[in-house]
Amino acid sequence: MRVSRVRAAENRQTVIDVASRLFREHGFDGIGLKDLMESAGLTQGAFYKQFASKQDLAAQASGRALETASRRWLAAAAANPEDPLGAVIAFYLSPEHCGEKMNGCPIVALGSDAARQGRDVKASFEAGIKSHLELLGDLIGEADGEKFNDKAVAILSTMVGALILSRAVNDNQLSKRFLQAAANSVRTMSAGAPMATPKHNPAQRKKRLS
Amino acid sequence: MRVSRVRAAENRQTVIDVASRLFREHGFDGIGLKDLMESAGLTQGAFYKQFASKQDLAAQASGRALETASRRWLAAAAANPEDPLGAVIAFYLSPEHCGEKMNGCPIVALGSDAARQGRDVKASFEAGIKSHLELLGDLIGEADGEKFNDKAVAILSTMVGALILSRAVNDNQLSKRFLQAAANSVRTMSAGAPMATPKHNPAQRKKRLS
DNA sequence: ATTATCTATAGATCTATAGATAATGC
DNA sequence: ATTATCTATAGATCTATAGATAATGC
Repeated sequence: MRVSRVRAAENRQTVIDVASRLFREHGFDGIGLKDLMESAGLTQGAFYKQFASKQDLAAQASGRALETASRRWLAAAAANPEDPLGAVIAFYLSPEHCGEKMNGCPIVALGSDAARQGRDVKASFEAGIKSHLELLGDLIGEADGEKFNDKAVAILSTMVGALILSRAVNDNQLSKRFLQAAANSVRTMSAGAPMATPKHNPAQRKKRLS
Repeated sequence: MRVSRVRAAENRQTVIDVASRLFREHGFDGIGLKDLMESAGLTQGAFYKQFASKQDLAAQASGRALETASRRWLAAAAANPEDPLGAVIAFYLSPEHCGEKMNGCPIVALGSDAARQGRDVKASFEAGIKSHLELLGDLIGEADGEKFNDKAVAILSTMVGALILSRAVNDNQLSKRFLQAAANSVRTMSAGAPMATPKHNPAQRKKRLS
């Protein structure tokens, strides 16, 4: 029954890969260790020689998912040097990505769940999110004084929010509306002047409420 | 043991209220019927006279949470007629809202989970999201040809995404960064010219990748 | 007579652990 | 000898149902 050290390490990677997809599909609480291990071709009993706890696997699977996602952004950008940001927008804010929870962006699939997890899962998300922000900052190519570009921070928020909203509704037309409006908005943001950072809110047109 | 029809109806509302908060705190899969019912002052056995299933309660609790959220947006806007959108931004993109999962925006707390639920839960989200979009459209006060204002759709995406991201990381400074960058971006969006809606992506500055 | 709630329980599933097994690694 | 995986199981929890109870509603 015992396998070689190399094979055990491969098994471990398989479990992490499988979990990174199944957690995205069902949520951290929506799938059990039995199903996770069997999807990786093992039995539940082998779990605790490889991982300290389900939380531990959740953190590692989150890390893996976010690394994969960062690589996908980079690949999309590199594949279209004419318009790298446009390429990222095109794949990220597409109906295909909206329909593909299991292999899609883990921030979208598990963002709400991550807020309820422990520090280790959040640490994985944080590292992946920072990596996304750095890549986006490069694509925009504007440096402001801060560590991360303010526009990149806003753009990531828009893209993540749009995909989450597009998945939370039944109405397919509304779903696409989120993707399209976000794509237009992100293009406008990236092309426009540096964002103002007013200390106080600018005066706003007064408006009667329904 | 039997209570009056009126009291039973009140109990039912209490369960929905309690569930709308506890689901936001723990996720749909993160809390059981026993804890939900006991938090409402009843026992688990009373559940199925009131609701068809846990899914049923999830849909009703989602509806309740989103209605409460819409009312909160409206109240914030109405309380500051000088700058209604600014008031919504101020409460929504605040560290306090970021820290208050249980009573905060249900799209943020349960958006990722909603994507995994059935049509009934998504229908509740859809109705609430449309209500948010209508209110935002009023605040922006620009009509385009579509049913929902394109800017409103992008702004809601940005606000929801920023709050989800701000809750998914440990780094408190990064967390606030999302809130601030989104606030600035939303103000810029709402003040700026109508968004372009190009059929093809505009040429983008060519950029070397790391 | 009806019924909202209670206690109790069925049957499934969950995380985690224990001990057996058989192949690796020394 | 060590150990990765297996089978088996403990103990808790989950959703849902069944039957008892006691107060309402007619």
